[in-house]
Amino acid sequence: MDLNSTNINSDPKDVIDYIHAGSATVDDVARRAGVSTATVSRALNDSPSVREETKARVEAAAREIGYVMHRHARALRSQRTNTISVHLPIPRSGDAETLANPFYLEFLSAVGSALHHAGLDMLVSHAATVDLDLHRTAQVDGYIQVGRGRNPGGLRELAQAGVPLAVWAPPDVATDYCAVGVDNVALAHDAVSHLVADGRRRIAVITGDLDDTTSEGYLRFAGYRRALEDAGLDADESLIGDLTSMDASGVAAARMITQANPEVDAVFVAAGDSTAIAVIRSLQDLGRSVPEDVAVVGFDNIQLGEFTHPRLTTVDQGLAQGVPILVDRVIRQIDGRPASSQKVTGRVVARESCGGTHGQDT
Amino acid sequence: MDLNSTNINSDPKDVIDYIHAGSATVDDVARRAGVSTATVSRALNDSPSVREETKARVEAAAREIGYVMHRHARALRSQRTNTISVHLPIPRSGDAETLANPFYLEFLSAVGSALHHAGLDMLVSHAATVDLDLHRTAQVDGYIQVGRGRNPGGLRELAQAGVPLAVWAPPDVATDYCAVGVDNVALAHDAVSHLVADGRRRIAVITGDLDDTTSEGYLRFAGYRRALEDAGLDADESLIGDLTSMDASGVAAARMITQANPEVDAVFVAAGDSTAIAVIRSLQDLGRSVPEDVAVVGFDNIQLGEFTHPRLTTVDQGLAQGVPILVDRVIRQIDGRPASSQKVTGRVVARESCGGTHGQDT
DNA sequence: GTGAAAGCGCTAACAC
DNA sequence: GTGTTAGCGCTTTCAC
Repeated sequence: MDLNSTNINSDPKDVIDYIHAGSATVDDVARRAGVSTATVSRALNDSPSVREETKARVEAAAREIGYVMHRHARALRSQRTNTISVHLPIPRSGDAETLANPFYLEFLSAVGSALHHAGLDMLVSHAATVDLDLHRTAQVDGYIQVGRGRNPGGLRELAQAGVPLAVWAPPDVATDYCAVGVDNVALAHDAVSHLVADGRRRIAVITGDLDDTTSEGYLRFAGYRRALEDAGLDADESLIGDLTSMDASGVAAARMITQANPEVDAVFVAAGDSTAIAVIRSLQDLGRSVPEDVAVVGFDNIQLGEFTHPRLTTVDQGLAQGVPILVDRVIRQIDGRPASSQKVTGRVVARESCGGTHGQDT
Repeated sequence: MDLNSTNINSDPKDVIDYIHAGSATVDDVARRAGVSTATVSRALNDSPSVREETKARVEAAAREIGYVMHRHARALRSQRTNTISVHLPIPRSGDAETLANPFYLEFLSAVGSALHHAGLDMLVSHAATVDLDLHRTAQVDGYIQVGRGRNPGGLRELAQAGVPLAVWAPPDVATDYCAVGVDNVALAHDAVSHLVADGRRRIAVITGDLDDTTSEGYLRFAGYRRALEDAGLDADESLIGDLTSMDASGVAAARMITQANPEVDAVFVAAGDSTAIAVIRSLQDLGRSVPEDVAVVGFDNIQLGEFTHPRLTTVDQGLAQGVPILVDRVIRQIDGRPASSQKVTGRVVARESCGGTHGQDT
């Protein structure tokens, strides 16, 4: 037998491939599978124009040498990054910008999970809102934003420019970009009606920014007002607490209730559970008991609300149902398919902080 | 005048550049600044080997046509992605994996801010821990992980392989990778000693996994035990509640205290504030008042702890101080500079849930 | 159904 | 101090 013959079974190149596992390229896979790089690319991207048998061979080769795609090379070439940028409303108090509201964690967690499920990476942006300027520098496939933010015009522009984007917001307000979320007006109405049914007559509201009439804060406020009207109650100006002019500790809010309006017997904290919990505590500090003297209802249904004293009555936004839809909508847009807005079903979760339960409960 | 003459003042190319603003490339900048692409690259990366005047000209040109670097092209060429992957311990209960602990949001927020400050993007990974396998597919510049996780060996491997990595964990336990964090043993010791100083004698502990002797849970447990020893108190087996075998609602924990060990007068919830709050509520439900009957101390100092009833005594991990250090350490490693571990100063924040305050307070 | 070859936008040698 | 050139790893015409 010829000593110079090549031993086909243990090609030294194979060994090298193994050693460099992880930095293998399409070329390596191509060589091993005995096809061209083009075929490798097609096979790995599950192109229909490659024979099943070839596909299998390529996949085997890739697996054997531990090939993993270079995201950036692909992004450069195909203009697809497989990354979604997520934007949360970051409160900016001076330099110390913190995300304190646990709702965002639960949201982020749900989005991350859904994106991962779809094979997408999640980039958490420092920017609270998306706009065209940001888009030019971001280089991601699409965006998810919580709330319309202070510049809904930017969202409209983006959508018109064909940028894949889905916003966690009530879909009924603006139809010119894809929105997924609960009907804030209706849910706020439900929450306040719940208080009314409980016998509360003097109901205050703590809300976020009311400037923008399409903001969650405003919508919830609208629901609050309508509920009062429906019940034939007074919608007194002095009962409206704007969080933007108050501290996050709830002290100012509680003072507004106990001092300026001592007859208040309920508060709808549209600003969210975090604030609601702080308000409850401040009310207690001022000698009011919850729910006996003052009932409190929050918004968001954060997990900790179930463990406060009293347990927090709140409004669930249906993240479990809504977030997968939200993610689906971005993906559809990336694929160039139509992506309609979608209303998500929320519900009032009645717990101790508002006294009785009316069967709407958790 | 020759009608065919070119109007130099409004070069059509300029117009095109403006229209395509955002998709301008180094070539466009180079052309406009009258230099080569190499010079553009150098100028934009602030290379010292380019004259200030040229640099200024390039920068001006870039600004004028709205040039923005293509991250993926750069990543492909320079093997630098400008992205850090962040890993949080995601509890996996079946399919519904959620991140419920607000501490992680506060952590994430701080990291995001620090990374942004350094011009880096934050990728939030679905994976709870980093390892070599993950690294092969991740293609990011570096990693930040919260806690050692279940596989510290993986961290060691990574560090040995030269992968930039910084872990939020006590630095004293393992020195073979970069760790930044508080001294869990000492802080737990402080917290429990605080209870002892308060006159508590029968102190239970609720902890996470105790299997791994380098886990935060174990270290805090060790601090607990040592504090009891120092105080000459019993470290009774029956006072140890392992959260891995209990529900997150705190019911089981509270039952352990009230039923199996009714003489317990304090609980150190090493598992964290989230759990501590749930435990408090469960204790109250079982007829115990906090802190009168049972004092409770948590860990992490989440913001909501200040607003519960009673306000939560806890241990602050010094995120504000520590996280920037953590981020600095990853960056150092990316730059090939040495990155030592660093101990962060935490402190007991004494509030109502443990009764008296001893001046260590917030 | 598969291959050859041309780049995506950038940076890093290497010249000068 | 600046320009020329090659090529990072991939996808995608265009041939066949």
